[in-house]
Amino acid sequence: MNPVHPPLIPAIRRFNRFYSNILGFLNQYVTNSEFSSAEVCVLLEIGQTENCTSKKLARELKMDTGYLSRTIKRLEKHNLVAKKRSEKDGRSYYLYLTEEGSDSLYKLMELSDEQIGYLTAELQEKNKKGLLEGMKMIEDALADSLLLFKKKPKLAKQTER
Amino acid sequence: MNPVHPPLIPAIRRFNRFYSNILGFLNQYVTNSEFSSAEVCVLLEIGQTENCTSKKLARELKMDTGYLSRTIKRLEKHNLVAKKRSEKDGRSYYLYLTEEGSDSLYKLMELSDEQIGYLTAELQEKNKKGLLEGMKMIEDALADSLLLFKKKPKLAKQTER
DNA sequence: TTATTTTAGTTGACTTTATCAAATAAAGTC
DNA sequence: GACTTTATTTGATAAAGTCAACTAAAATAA
Repeated sequence: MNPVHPPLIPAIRRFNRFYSNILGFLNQYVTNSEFSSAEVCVLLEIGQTENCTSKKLARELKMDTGYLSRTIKRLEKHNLVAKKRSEKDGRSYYLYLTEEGSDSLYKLMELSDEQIGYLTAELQEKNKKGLLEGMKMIEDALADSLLLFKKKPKLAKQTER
Repeated sequence: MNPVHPPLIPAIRRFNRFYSNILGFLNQYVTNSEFSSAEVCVLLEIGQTENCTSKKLARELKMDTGYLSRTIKRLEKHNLVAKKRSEKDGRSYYLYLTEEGSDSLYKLMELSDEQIGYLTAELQEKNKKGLLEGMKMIEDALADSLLLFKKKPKLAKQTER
């Protein structure tokens, strides 16, 4: 009793190729910016995380803590991020955006919007609607699966060559 | 006369975050393999390109020719790819998969399928259907935009810090 | 024809990005 | 108070990617 609808796997493969291109285009705002993509991720995440610490960032962004530490240090050096030692726990530091960091992030988001604008400007109303609906359908369909594998342990790197 | 439907930009942002996670999960087959992602891209592209040359690869994958050259060399060393000098044009070489390369690619695709399987195994029929439909809607909506920016010249890297 | 320019691919030198293990120092536990 | 765990940093290195110079073949023009 295999499904009747067209084979899912090739369709997903196809969509992945397609949407990776879209993402590549939309992320040009990062490439065109003065920041590395690690820096943008960190900036974004600090911007939207309450009582943000290095630990939280590492978990959320799945980033190596060493690499993260250096990335933060670079952002600090440019006065975009500052840290304040926790009073309850002297091992950890709260990270926040400085005024300047906030501005930079805001400008980045404007560029991102602009990029999305390029993508969608010429769309007819019916395509905009289709896009919205399509995104919603995918999110609804996969929401549970996403949760599932987020909980699963990460697979280990296998063979060495 | 701004659109009536919910704001497109935040919805796209949201979906991008969501689907990047999905892609991250689905691409674990690469991370878990013995190949670098550049190697996988090249292997895949050679596998599906007629009369494949380095030039074609570089254009299609937007890869630096130097990096590409070394990537191919590595694949050659492992007997996955071979080249044959063109008779009409001694500057270029046709690239093809060896038996072994073909096998490796096949195995990679099996792993990729498996990964997609993990994602979709638990989906109810109605969600599978929704997923398919959603993908189709997005592709239809954005097909033209994608063509458009694929033709546009690539933006240059801007300021130095 | 041969001199000049363009094209395909390679190589060397280098930068950026990322990983991993050891070190540091504060907290928590027995 | 000794031992362990936890948060973060640092050093050493590896992997990924970029760029310009180079080689050799083709195409073009004098």
